Amino acid sequence: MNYWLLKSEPDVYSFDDLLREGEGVWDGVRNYQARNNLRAMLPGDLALFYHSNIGMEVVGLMTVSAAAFQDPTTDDQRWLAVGVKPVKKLEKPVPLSRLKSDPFFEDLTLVRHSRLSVMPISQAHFDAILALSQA
DNA sequence: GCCAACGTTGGC
DNA sequence: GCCAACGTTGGC
Repeated sequence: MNYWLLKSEPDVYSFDDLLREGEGVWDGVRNYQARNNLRAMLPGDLALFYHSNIGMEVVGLMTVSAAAFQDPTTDDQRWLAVGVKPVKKLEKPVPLSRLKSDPFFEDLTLVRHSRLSVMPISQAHFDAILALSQA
């Protein structure tokens, strides 16, 4: 079981959109590193949903429902998508500022490489963010 | 709105 | 293969 953090601009696709749909396709990724991370995802893996630009906070938890397949938004064979299902909205969103102010998260890819849209996250960081969301 | 960080492109 | 130019992302 691996843990991930996926970013989306909420005015393009928000966690509420995913809740409404019940299942979503995480597509449109056009970055090799992010693509490689998509390829490593397996059904059952858990992923945090982060709102970039607007909100700038971790807002939800989802599960990978389908392993990587050809990105349906392009014919270009280089790009992949995965299926995701919402698990729950976090009781309290966890802001990026909270993570940045805590040395425990200094190695978090979200903090270190803010532009990567699909990233792995350690179980320790994953658990800690969920704990913060319930505080 | 600005700008730093970063990835991609294309000329050489 | 290098690197300058350029475009995009995303935090501030």
